[in-house]
This record gives sequence, structure tokens and C-alpha cells, in this order.
Amino acid sequence: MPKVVPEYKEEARSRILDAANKVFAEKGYHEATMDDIAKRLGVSKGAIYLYFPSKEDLFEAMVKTAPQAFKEILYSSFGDEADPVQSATQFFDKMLKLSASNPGLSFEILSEASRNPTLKRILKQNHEEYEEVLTSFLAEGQKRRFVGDNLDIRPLANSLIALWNGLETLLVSGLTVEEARRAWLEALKAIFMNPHGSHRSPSPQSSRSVARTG
Amino acid sequence: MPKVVPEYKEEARSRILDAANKVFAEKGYHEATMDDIAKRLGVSKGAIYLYFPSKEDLFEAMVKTAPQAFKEILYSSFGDEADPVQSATQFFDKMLKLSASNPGLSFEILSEASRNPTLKRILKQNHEEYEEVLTSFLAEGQKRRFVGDNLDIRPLANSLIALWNGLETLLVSGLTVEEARRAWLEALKAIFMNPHGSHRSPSPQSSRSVARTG
Amino acid sequence: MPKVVPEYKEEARSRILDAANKVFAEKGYHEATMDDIAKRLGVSKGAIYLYFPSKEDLFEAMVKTAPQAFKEILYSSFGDEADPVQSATQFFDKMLKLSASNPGLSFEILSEASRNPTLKRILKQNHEEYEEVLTSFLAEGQKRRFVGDNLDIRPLANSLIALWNGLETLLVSGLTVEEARRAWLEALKAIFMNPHGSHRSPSPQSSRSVARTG
Amino acid sequence: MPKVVPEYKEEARSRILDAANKVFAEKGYHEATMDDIAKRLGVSKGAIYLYFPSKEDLFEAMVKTAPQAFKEILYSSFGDEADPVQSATQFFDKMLKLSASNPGLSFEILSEASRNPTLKRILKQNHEEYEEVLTSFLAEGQKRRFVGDNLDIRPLANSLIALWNGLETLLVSGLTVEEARRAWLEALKAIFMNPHGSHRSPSPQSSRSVARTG
DNA sequence: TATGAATGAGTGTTCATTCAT
DNA sequence: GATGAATGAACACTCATTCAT
Repeated sequence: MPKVVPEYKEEARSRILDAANKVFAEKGYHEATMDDIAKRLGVSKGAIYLYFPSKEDLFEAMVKTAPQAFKEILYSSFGDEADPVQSATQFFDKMLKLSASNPGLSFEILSEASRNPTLKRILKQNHEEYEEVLTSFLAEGQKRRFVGDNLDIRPLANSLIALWNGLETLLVSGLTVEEARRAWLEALKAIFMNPHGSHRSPSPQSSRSVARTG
Repeated sequence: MPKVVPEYKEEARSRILDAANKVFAEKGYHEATMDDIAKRLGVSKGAIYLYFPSKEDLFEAMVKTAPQAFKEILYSSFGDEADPVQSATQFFDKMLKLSASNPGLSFEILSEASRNPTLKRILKQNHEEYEEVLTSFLAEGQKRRFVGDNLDIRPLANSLIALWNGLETLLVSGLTVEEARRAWLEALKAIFMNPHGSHRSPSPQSSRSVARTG
Repeated sequence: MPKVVPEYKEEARSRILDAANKVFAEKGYHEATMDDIAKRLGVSKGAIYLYFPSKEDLFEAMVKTAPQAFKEILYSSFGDEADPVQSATQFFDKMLKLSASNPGLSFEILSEASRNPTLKRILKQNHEEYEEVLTSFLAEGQKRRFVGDNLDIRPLANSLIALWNGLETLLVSGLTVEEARRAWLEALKAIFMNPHGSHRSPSPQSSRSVARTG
Repeated sequence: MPKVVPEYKEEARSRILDAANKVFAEKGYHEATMDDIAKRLGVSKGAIYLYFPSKEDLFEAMVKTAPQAFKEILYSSFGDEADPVQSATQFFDKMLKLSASNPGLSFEILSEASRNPTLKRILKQNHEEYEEVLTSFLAEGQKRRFVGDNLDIRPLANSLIALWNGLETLLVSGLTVEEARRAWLEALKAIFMNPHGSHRSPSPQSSRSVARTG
């Protein structure tokens, strides 16, 4: 059996997190055993406990690594000056690929988080990063005039994140990828192509027909 | 110990499903034990097995009951002829209440479903019901002129469902209710307030054919 | 569901015993459930408890009925004046048929009996009946000159019973029916065809070469 | 709690098999619990599962060890050139002792085997070993002239095995040890003392071909 | 550091038996 | 008598965690 790593503790941790990610993604938090993870690494169960004090800690550490991939996709999709709908399509496809490699892992995380304050805090931090990145992108878009000048970009960023997350749930529920892509693009066009930039409340025609939400 | 039910087998099942719903919501599928559910009902573990052959079956049966609540909320929110954004706000608040009483249950379901074909099938049926109901509502909205005439209402319905689902995930991730409501309304305004016909390449026959939902 | 029997308690018992016999034979004592037996009869579980106070009692009662079939086979095989080897072959074939219809039941009974004094007593009574019947038959055989005059017929009877029982065990162990029949006949010929009738100790040549067993 | 074994995995298995043998013999397969076996060893239940994947596997492994004891008894009883009836008496007494230490275990095995193909296969292998050893012994007996020259020794071997097995059943049924020994010896005398060649239609080539046991 | 044997608490499921109807 | 819903004790098996080596 190869050792986890002779010298670099950090790399050992990182290898374990990789293995954990795969195993948790394949089996879900509860069905995955410490032994599964150890075997995937070719290491003894006990070795993992030298780096992580418990299964829960390991899971939490793994969740902390999640934003990395997301941010990479975000930057590579929206980073250049392309047409935003095209960027959104790229984003959709890359996220789809990521999500397909971890089927159900995000729900596993969410369901644990809904009962585990530590996890919740981690997710909150992750989300704040996402929100930040996306809001910046949208602000940049306003400068470049492909995002309506008077849009409220922070809630909009949240809508976009929510929309993606929600489409992931629908994919589990049997929505085809094509249907999901269609829904994603329809919604994005509504947002980006609105010719009036009239989403925010103080625009006269919206206040006429829209109930104030308090 | 009281009997599960005085007389009617159906009511017994239904009571168990209620208890299961609560316990699964509180603890999640794996952490919830059959004993938890039995005790919540004031009944012996064995009694549950008179009505459901396994924990898994009980869970699946519980998932099948979900559309009921959703449809009730949908009809009661969008049923009358009120302003659609106001209806959407009502919908949001009612869904929020439902979801708050079952924190994390939907993710539990999704994470199980991502590995359980039976559950997946049930979720698909559920989703088809949701899509149907919402598509009909949007079609009606087109007649009443508060939904753009040439909108592609089926993907739109999916966007709305996804958006709600996604907001639920963000609430777990620490988004405040206010932020979520804001994101919801911003997105809806973009959709509903959009001047007619701007969402897609306006090919008339496609919108007609999509309205046929079967 | 038909009632166990409306009027004759004895018949009810007897029907239950029949069903029990079949179910115990099919599944073994431990794997058979009271519900299996009840369902085989088309009766409720509770009904059985009106006639037998426990599963164990039911099993014991069933064991008590066993000699009936054995005696019938014994009489019908050895009853007439036929050639004893031919009779033995008939006996073998009939017993084989009986035993095939109850595969493993006798071992089930024996293994329970080895730990259950009540069952043991029942088996002892059954065995005494068998021994009696067979000894009488052998005595008759001596009169009719096809059993050696100076044979010790009671141990011989036991040998025959043991031989049959033992062949049953070998059939479970994969001996073919043909091999078993061969073994049975070889042994019987040795016993019945011994030209000297010299099995008992006081016969000179046997005492010479045979160790006394005390 | 002491460890199952200080160093050698094989010894651990062997100790568990020993404990299992005792517990299964005392309680029978179904009444014996894994906990019983573990406690008998002074070990936790889980430890057993490190060596055997299931109760059934443990039982089967135990059954596989049976021929060892049998062969030892057979060789030590018949190994020397003593008078065969005396050898047979020794064999009887040693087998009796073995069987008394495991009351009912063989029936437990047989009743399980009658419904369990894996066990059946094991029993078949065991039986083939017994048959082989005994046939060789009888062939040797023919050379030494204490077994009739033209006896068909393979069926004869089976008869002897069956006879012993059958006597074990009668011991459970209340036959006294003395009666059993008497029956055993009477039968053996019939076989061994029989003047040469009287057991079967004396076709010489058949006895030769049967001696080839492979 | 790393191992992996051992632990022991935990859980889904079964079923003989009871008893209100 | 007969039912069948309910009980509750039991048991096989799992797995996160520990620790002697």
C-alpha cells in the first residue's frame, strides 16, 4: 500500500479530499464509508484519521473546496467580451459537465447543510463568493452596455445562481438537458434582452402594474 | 399504545405518511429511524410495516404525496385573476412557509433520487404535474394578456419552477428571505413585464405547438 | 376466508396439522411462519391459536402424526408373503416417495428433538412403534423361514430402521437414488441371505473371530 | 476484550470456527446468534464479520471442517490390522463420543442442507471423502482376506456410512447406546462374517471395476 | 507515520403471540 | 368462533472510530 504521502501534509490532505469528493459524489454522504474513501486512495482507514478528525470534518473540508471549480467555470465563461447569451450557454454547458460528474453531490451537501450549522456557514461563504463574482460580471456588463443600466444587479445575480441550481434539480427530476438549456436561455434572454432596462422599481410602468412587495 | 388507526386502513397509511414527512424533514432520510416515526405516532415499529414494506417504500410513498401541497398553493395563488406579480408574491410566501416546515426535505429527496431510479421516476411524474399546471396557467395568462402572447410558455414554466427550487437552495446557503423574495420578483418582472414578443425569435407556430401539453 | 371448520374441532385440528406438515416440510421449522400455515389453509393466524397454544405445540402435534404414514408403508410392503428382498425394494421405493415429498422434514424434527425433551419423547414412542412392527415382521419371517432362525431380530430391526434413516441422510448429501437403492439392497441381502443364520453371538464361528462387545 | 487472535489470521478463523461449532451444536443454527458465538470467544460480534461475511458463511465453513474429525476417527480405528469387528467397535465408540459432544449438529446441518444448495454441495464433497476412505479401507480388507473377495465394496461403504448415520438418528429417538452398539455389530457381523461371495450375484468383473474408485 | 484488527452502538426488519372487535 | 391489527422482543449486519503495533 502506498503511503498517503511521505512528506507534504498538505498534499496528503488534498489527495484525501479528492478521493472523498469522488466517493461522496458516487454514493452520497451516508452511503459512503471511510473505508470506501481509503480504498479509493489505496490507503488504510486509519490514515485518513491522521488528517481529518471525523467523517463529518472530511465532508465539510470537501465542501469548502467546491467554489474553486465554480469560479473557474464562471470566469472562463463570462470572462471575455462575448455576447452574454453565448457566454451563458457556455456557462450552462460547463456547469452541466461538472454537475454530471458529481451527480447528486450538491443535494447531498444541501440536505446535510440544512441540519448542520457548520456546513451552512461554509455554504454561505461559498455563495457570497459566487454572488460577488457574478455581480462584478454584471456590473462590468452594465459598463459595456449589454446589461441594462438600471438593473438591480445583486438580486439579478442571485436569480441567475438560483436558476442554475434549480435547473440542476429539474435534471434530477427527469428534465432533459435540451429542455433545461431551453429554459435557461429563455430566462436569460428575458433578463439580458429586455430593451427597456426597466426591472427596478422606480421605473414608472413597472410600478403601475406591479404590487409592491414590502 | 394506541392503535395506528381506529378503522380505516387508508387513514392509517395517511397518518404514517404524515409522521414520516415530519421525521424525514427533521432528520433526513438516513438519520431518521423507523422507530422515530413510530414513536412520533405513538405506535410500535412493527405497525408501520403493516402498511409499508420498507423504509424506502415509505419514503417513496411520502414523496408521491408532494404534488398535492404544491398544486394547492399554485391554485390558491394564481387561481383568481389578480395581478400576476402579486400572485407570484403570494406563491412565494406560501411556498416559503411549506418549505420552512420541511427544511431540507426536498434536498434529501433529490439526493436520494439521484441514485434511486424509482424515486427519480416519481419525481419525474411530480414534475410533469407541476409543469402541466403551470403551463396551463401561463396559457391562460396569455389569453388574459398579462403574459406575452408569443412567449414559449413551457420552457418558461420550467424556468419558474427552477427559479423557485433554486431559491430554496440559496435559502439553505444563507440567503435571507428578503433577498430571495427580491430575486424572485426581479426575475418575474423581467418575464411578465417584458413587452410582448421579445423573448424569442417570434415564430408563431412554435408557440402554438408548445401550448399543446397533452 | 373460509372458517377452519364450522363444527368439528377434530377436523379443524387435523386440517391445520396437514397444512403445518406441508409448510414445515417446505420451509423447515424456523423458516416457516404461523402466517404461512394460516395462509396455506386460507385462515387467519389467530385461528390456529384456537387449536394449538404455540408454534412449538403445533410442531410437536405434527410429529405425533408421523408414524401413521410409516406404518402404512411398512404393512403394505412387508405385509404379504413375497420375497423379502422384493418387499425391501418396495419399502425403499415407497419410503423414498414419502421422504421426497417432505424433503428435510425429518432432519428438522431430529435437530429440534435433540434439544427438546418433549419432542424426544414423541420420537421415542414413534420409534418404539416402528421397532415393534418391524420386529413382528421379522419374527413372522423366521416362522416362514426367510429370516434366519437364530437371528437377533430386535437389533436387526433397529439396523434396518437405521439403515433407511441413514440412506435418507446420504440422499441429502448427494447420493443418487440408484446408489442408495444399491446400498440398501446390498445390506439387506447380507442380512436376509446369510445362509448360516449365524448372526447371534452363541454361534461358534462368530464367537471365534468377533470381539465381544460387552 | 481480548483480541480474537494475537497474530495469525488463520488461527483467528480457526478459533471462531471452534466457537461456532460449539454454539451451533448447543443451540442449533437458528437459535444460535452471532452474539452467542462472539461472547463464547470473548470477542465482539463485529470481529466475527472480519473473518466470515455472514452467519451462513460461517456455518458453511464449519461444515467443511467436519471430515477432518471423521477421517481421524476412521484411520485411528481401522488403521492397524486388527480384527475388523473390533475395529468397528472402536469406530463406533469414538464416533459416539464425537457425536455426543455435538448433539444434534449433524441434523441441523442436514436440515439446512436440504434447502441450501451450497451446503448440499459441501456435504456431497464431504461424503465423497468418506466414501473414498472407507472404500479404500474395504479394498485393503479384501486383500487381507477379512472382507469377502467379491463384495461390491462401494455400495458397502455407503451402507456402513448410512448405518452409522442412521444409528445417530435412533440415538436421538431414545435408542440406548447399548442397543445402538448391538445393532451396529449385528449388521457388521452380517457383512464381514458372511461367507465369501454370497452378497451379490457373483460376477467377478463387477467387483474389480467397482474397486476403481478414482 | 501508517496499519488494520477490534469495538460497540445502532437500525431495519421479522414474527410469535395477544386481544378488541 | 374467527379475525387481523398491533405489539415488542429479537437479531443479523454495518461502520465510524480507536489504538496497539
